[in-house]
Amino acid sequence: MTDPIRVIVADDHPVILGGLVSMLESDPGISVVATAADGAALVAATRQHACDVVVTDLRMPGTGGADATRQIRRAAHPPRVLILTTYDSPADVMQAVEAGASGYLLKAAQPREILAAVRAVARGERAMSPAVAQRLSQLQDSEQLTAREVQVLRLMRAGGTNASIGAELGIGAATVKTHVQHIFDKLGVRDRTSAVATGIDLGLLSA
Amino acid sequence: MTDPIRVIVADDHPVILGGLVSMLESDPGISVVATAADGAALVAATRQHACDVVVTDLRMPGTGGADATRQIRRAAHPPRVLILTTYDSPADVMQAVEAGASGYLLKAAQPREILAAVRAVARGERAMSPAVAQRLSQLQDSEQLTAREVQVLRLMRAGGTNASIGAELGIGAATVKTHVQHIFDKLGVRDRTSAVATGIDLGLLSA
DNA sequence: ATTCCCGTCAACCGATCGGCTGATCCGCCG
DNA sequence: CGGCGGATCAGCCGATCGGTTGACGGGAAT
Repeated sequence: MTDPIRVIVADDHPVILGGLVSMLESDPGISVVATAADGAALVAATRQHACDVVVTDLRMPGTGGADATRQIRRAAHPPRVLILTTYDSPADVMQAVEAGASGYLLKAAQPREILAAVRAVARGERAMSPAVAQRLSQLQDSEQLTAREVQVLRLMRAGGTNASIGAELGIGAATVKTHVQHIFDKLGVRDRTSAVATGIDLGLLSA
Repeated sequence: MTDPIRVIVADDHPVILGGLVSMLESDPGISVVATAADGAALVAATRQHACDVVVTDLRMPGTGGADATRQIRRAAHPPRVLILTTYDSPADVMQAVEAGASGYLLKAAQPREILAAVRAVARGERAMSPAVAQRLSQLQDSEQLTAREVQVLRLMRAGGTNASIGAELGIGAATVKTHVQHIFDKLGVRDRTSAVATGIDLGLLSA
């Protein structure tokens, strides 16, 4: 029998944090060494407590899970990070993976799936639920929008015309039209209304 | 000291269900008599166990929390229902209140808020977090859409033109234009793109 | 150094939208 | 019975969109 896996847990919902801790503690091979209610507290906790795995929510007040992951992974011997969240919008998943997360699970997962994932990432493996992987592929199919295009898409959601969007961004209406066309191509739609709808669906606009 | 408040808890996420139960049980004035993982099991549980308060999520596989609430409230001496969910879309809240819920809290709430709410609804009072009440007023401001208008809004989200929407619904394009105008008036927007965006925001399209 | 992508702008044209006014029919409620 | 709201349809007009093609400059990559 080896030493237990040392885990730090972060979630801004006290109820969920409590449920997670007691669930993890019920496994004799896992030991929760600290908890946090937001990203900043999580980063601080990883500096004060040696641990193998961090289990964290993504959407938290102040510093989010993605930023926290980035900071944690910069350490000398960083722990693995397992994202455990409610949402599976492709943009969220992408952000987490780019930040250096080793796994991405949904809170709908069964306890034994979560425990298995914690052990897997502790071993250095990756853990991603099939549903999440599928959502991620959606985003990869529709190649990513550039920062400028996301800006335009945001203003489209607000109901701006090409001219008013141009005024807002300090560029010409013709340029906005070009961006809009590129957005259509990348999202596979033919009009601004469904562009905004799919943008929201992919999580490009909610964050 | 009176008898403890008998509570039945329902949530499809095992982690959250566990956290809720242990949190509620930590209060000596509250006793959890049963749990359920979906609406159907919840309704069955209320028939097998006498209880004062039901604490339930809204979005669950199969029978959702709103339908379950409706069925529970039809009983002779129905328990009060406290909705505890992640989402605060006005349409969700409205649905729950119409179904007969006595309270609506967000999972982000602090444990003592939740405990206070359980005690409040057990006494017959209503419990609604300020944030939720505010969101609800949003929906009341923008008067409700008719069933037909919601149909049209759904097809607008898919990117349909007035003509194609008319073909889909078996009505003329002119009629669709009228519906669209009414939707604009009710939602306070001037174009279909922001109509769809606010429709999604109000939860009129996600359900 | 050349290529590729991004962002910028231009002109043209048909299709569609958004705003307006007004009309008919039906069911419900008082 | 009369009124009210929902659903249906019509025509008109300017504004805007969506599609297309082409162009220029800058930065990053190879």
